[in-house]
Amino acid sequence: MQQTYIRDLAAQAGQEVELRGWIYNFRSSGKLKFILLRDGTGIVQCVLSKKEVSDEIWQASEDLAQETSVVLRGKVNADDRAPGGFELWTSDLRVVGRAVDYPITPKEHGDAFLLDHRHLWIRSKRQHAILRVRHTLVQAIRDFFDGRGYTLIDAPIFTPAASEGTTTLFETDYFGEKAYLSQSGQLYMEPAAAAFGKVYCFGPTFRAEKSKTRKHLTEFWMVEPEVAFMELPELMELAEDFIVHLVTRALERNRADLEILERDLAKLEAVQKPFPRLHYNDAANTLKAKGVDFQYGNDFGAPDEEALVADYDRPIIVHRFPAAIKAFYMKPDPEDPSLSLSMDVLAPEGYGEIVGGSQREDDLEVLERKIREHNLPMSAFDWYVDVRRYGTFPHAGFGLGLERTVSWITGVRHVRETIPFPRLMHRLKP
RNA sequence: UCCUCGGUAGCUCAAUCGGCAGAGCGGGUGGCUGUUAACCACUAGGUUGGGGGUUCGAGUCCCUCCCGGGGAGCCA
Repeated sequence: MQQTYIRDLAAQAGQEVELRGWIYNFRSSGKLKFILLRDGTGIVQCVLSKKEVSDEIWQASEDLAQETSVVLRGKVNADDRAPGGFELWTSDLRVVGRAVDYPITPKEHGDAFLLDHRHLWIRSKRQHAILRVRHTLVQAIRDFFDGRGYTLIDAPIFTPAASEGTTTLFETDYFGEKAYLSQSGQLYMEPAAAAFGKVYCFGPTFRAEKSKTRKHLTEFWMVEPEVAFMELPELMELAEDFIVHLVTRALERNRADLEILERDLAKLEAVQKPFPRLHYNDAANTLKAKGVDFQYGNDFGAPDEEALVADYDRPIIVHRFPAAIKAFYMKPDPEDPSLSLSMDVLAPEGYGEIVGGSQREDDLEVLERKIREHNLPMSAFDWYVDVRRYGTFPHAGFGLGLERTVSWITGVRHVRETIPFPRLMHRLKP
């Protein structure tokens, strides 16, 4: 008999079906048993009556425990008493694999315990909902750029040098040579933009920072578009359209998951164009006016971000950060060379920076001077500066962090729940 | 790296002033034909993170090490 998935059960009312899955929970009242079956597409209640099945089957059902895998057959029945409105009136039950002492019980658990059991934790309802939203967003990211004529040009993971020189890199041995795990694909996107015009890369990136916060992972996914002949104002529009697209898609496809997560959907529905744009100088003044202890010229810390975002119901774009605190490849603002043509998008509700981007320095001499000023080895960047040597052009791009975006859209406070197997400072397993 | 909180049964936690180490869940046994994190009864389950010290007596106080959570810096 063909397997039916729980997701499709409503259309099968009155039919005989076969379900295959795992016991999510079960209750027994003597000669009547209620099994909650999970198959990855949903959860359904299956009823088992001693009167209506053979002794053999009844005996087999005595063996059930949480997460035992089973094949069940029976008739799909509409019943208001069943969660979801449908249940399976079980006629046949076969245990495929027993589960003894499944560690994650229907009661509460601590963070450390759950992270140690991440491989099992992803079976539970809440984690399942989060990871389904992540799946939707990954697809939406690709659809957005593919639909606008971008070419996917994936960047390498093994890289010979730091792209920014600021953050800490994971070092590995590469046949006797030092190699570093990529912390950004951006330097590779610039040559790619010269080749294809509109490009993006989307993959894992690695930061060896010893950060222990709910916004940090040592391995996370980032999508990085780069566009030839694009300047800062259009870049901000691109980021805005992109984010609206992501939120809209999640609302379209994952309403049920967002409800499981108790996300306030009104807050997501408010995410519409245009996003407020704040010049760095104005943002600094706003902080001063709010009495936040902030030094002009610095980057925003978490409390600064929260104070800035508090006045708005949608993401905000802060642009033209001081050049001194930004990467060497960012182009200075012609109106004030102490500032850079950079921008960050800050998510509402305190979820922090989800996008960082800039217009790139496109003048060969200026770029070479900046590499020297940052004490970076010119030899490592010869290929990179070739973009300016052979037909230079204005261009811009940004990076969006997938996990922070999932965290914001799902309303999950900690990014470690937004990636299937998080890599954290003190956690490499499972 | 710094600040801060914590480590007691498989899990989540409690244990008064330093005075017999306990509960719920999970496990086991039995009961229950409409349960919704079902319920009821019984039951097994402990080197209180490791080491050292104070004390008649330490889960509790002191020292030290280990492990983890939250946060900061930095960043997506």
